[in-house]
Amino acid sequence: MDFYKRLALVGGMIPEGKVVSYGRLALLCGCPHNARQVGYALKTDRAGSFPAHRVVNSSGILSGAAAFETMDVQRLLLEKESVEVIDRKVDLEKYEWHPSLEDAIWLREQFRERDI
DNA sequence: TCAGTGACCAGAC
DNA sequence: CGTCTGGCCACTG
Repeated sequence: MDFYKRLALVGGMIPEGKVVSYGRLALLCGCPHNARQVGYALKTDRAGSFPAHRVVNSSGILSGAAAFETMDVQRLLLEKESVEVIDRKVDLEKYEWHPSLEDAIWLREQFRERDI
């Protein structure tokens, strides 16, 4: 299974009220150095439907830029899920998603498949 | 084939 | 806090 399909799969299991960093997503997809490709994938909509507002950088800072229609959309979406956004940033200690062992095992099985 | 480009990252100031 | 650097790598023209 290629990187973007993996990404779609992993993104689909980010729970409400949690966030992940680009780098961690890449890691969870089995491609530790592909953090930039995660951003690229979201920008170009290669990962299918994806809760892009739950993705922040490794410092917890919201992507800003032209990520969403207006600068505040990501913050509003997160706050709607009860994620505190303080000064354009979230507390990763509090809100970063760490997949359960079962999740990790399930993902590994899915990755083994050639197609989906 | 090749240089330029990122919704990134870690580390150094 | 902020800015810069080198590293990273798929994609694009």
